[in-house]
Amino acid sequence: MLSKQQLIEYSDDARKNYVNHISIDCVVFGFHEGQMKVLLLKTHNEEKWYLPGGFVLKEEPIDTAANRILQQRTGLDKVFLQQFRVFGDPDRSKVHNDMYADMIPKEQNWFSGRFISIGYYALVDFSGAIPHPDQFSELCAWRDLDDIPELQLDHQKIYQSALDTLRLQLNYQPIGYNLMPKEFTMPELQKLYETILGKKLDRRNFQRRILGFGILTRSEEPRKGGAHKAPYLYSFDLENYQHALTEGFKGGW
Amino acid sequence: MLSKQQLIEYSDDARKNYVNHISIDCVVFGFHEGQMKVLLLKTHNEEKWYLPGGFVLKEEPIDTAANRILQQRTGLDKVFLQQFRVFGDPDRSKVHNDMYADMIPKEQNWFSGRFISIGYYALVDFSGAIPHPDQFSELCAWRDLDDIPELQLDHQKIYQSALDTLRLQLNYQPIGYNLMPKEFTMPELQKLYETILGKKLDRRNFQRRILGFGILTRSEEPRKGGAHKAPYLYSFDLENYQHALTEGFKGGW
DNA sequence: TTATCATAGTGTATTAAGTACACAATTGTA
DNA sequence: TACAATTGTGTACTTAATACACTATGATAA
Repeated sequence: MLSKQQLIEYSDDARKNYVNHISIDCVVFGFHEGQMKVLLLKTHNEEKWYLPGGFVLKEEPIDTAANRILQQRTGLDKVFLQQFRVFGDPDRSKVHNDMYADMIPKEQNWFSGRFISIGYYALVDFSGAIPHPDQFSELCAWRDLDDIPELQLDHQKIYQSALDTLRLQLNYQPIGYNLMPKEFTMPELQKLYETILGKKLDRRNFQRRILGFGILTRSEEPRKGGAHKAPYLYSFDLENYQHALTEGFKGGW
Repeated sequence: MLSKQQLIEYSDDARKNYVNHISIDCVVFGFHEGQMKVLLLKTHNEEKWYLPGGFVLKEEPIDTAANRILQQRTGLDKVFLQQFRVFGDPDRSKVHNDMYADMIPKEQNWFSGRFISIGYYALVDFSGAIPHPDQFSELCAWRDLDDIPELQLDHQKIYQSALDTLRLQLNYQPIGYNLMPKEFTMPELQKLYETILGKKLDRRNFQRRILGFGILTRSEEPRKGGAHKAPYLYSFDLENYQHALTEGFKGGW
């Protein structure tokens, strides 16, 4: 056991030696016109884009912090938001540090430290989400999955990890409630899966499988007015959807 | 865009307002005599047990930190170790703060801050792991999954979350290489799965499924000497095992 | 007006995976 | 030498996954 004096020294050492910068970065997915999109920010004095991010307040739960940060930086509110991984390589924030180096005296520069970042991914209904940039950013824009520009820091890695997580979760969790409008057609939902997975699926097998999950309700009336045969409209059965979210689909063992 | 002066103020505010304490906590699973076990620590002046944990050094990758912390606190080295979740409720470290409150003057007490903890889980071969407590702890002991004592802080929650993660991963990843000795029998491996899942499995179906994964090699000679019919010995085919680890088992879509 | 095209809805045969269950072989012990 | 405990193996049944083809509707162009 340590003495009181040893403990005090230990505390002082800790302050000096341990990482003390935590950030949150959000990968925001939206779905529009058959394409999965990611929300990115940009300032005018930087070429590269970056993910909306920020810091956790001292008395704030991290999930609350993630929601607040997303709201402040993009204007998005009340979205599905979930942590998926921590990014903590020492060199991950080097560029970030340089960025502010000429702006703030070094001894005053809180940003010159080494950051550990908690990655969150968000799923939002594109049509209801009108993002707007905050005071730090000039641009706030949706970019197609297959047209992601070069990103700052390790944001490319964070984005890729979020996408991998999403793909894995397709296998044992329902998805779509937070990405689709209230009512949608089966081909539209299939497009969502295809754009996430990056490959084509068979219409008939997709429908059988999705319906087998029991999380969809079919409307009486099909969608009219469009060209071609009128498709049926579906909506999510929220009760079953929530149940599937917590329980997962195929138990495995 | 912000002015230089605004940026400096922003930096000062950040230092004051944002969380700046990060810890790592490890849930170490071991398997011995048909029972899954967790490694716990205890000091003599505290009743509750706790998970081995520590802090990340300023120039250290978090995975390296987790390995170092585990080594320092339990003597375990070169084990399978993986982050699974961040725990960041503001009240999660209250007890921790109180613990040191009478030992270190408040203004000097680095530990009185609010901590965000990265949860890691480890899988270790029990027979090769002889854990020993560090300078802070008095006891370092394996406890059966069904006999976990009361834990400090939110360590009960962290432990439960690690176990849930492990159970989920059974469905799409191989497991066992880090928990079993080099050679083992099929019933022994089945016991591992049963103790993780907390339920009985059918011998014949278990064997068919596990063998179907193609990650096991059967030895020529069965184990002799024991009572009853001599069981075959198996070992993991490392190449296929690694491949399954990265690729996963059943793709789903 | 009607043929055509694009899209939507539905069904069936085949294969693979999961589940339930029974009997034979080996080894130490009563 | 019969028995109990444990291990090895096989088979029928059910469910899920895959591959693939036809019919129906509505707008548009000949």
